[in-house]
Amino acid sequence: MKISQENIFEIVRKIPKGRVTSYGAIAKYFGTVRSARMVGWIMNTAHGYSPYVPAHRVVNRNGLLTGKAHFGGENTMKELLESEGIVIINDKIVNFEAVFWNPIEELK
DNA sequence: ACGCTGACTTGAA
DNA sequence: CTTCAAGCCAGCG
Repeated sequence: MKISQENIFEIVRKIPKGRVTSYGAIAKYFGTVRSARMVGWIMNTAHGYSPYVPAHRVVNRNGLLTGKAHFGGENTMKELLESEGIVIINDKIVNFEAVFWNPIEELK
């Protein structure tokens, strides 16, 4: 398995509603945890991609909404997550461990 | 072609 | 406890 736009998009699309994962978890799924930045970078190319890529369900390892600035509005990412039942306080996911979705465990 | 940048993570100091 | 550097590698000027 290799890191690529399509592979990453495919995983992100499999994230269940109301769950989230981290860039590092996806990178680790490909065996290169150090390439987490690539995952984030590829999310940037997810704009206008079809089928839809729920990039808002991918956050950093602390559950912090570091990529919210790339969703256009200030609260766009937050609102998307909240509409799926995820609670966010101060740009951070509450009870992050409970909603965390690990592709390595779920897709093995 | 070269260097810088970044939606990240980890381990060491 | 916080701070820092390194590894990752595709775009862009």
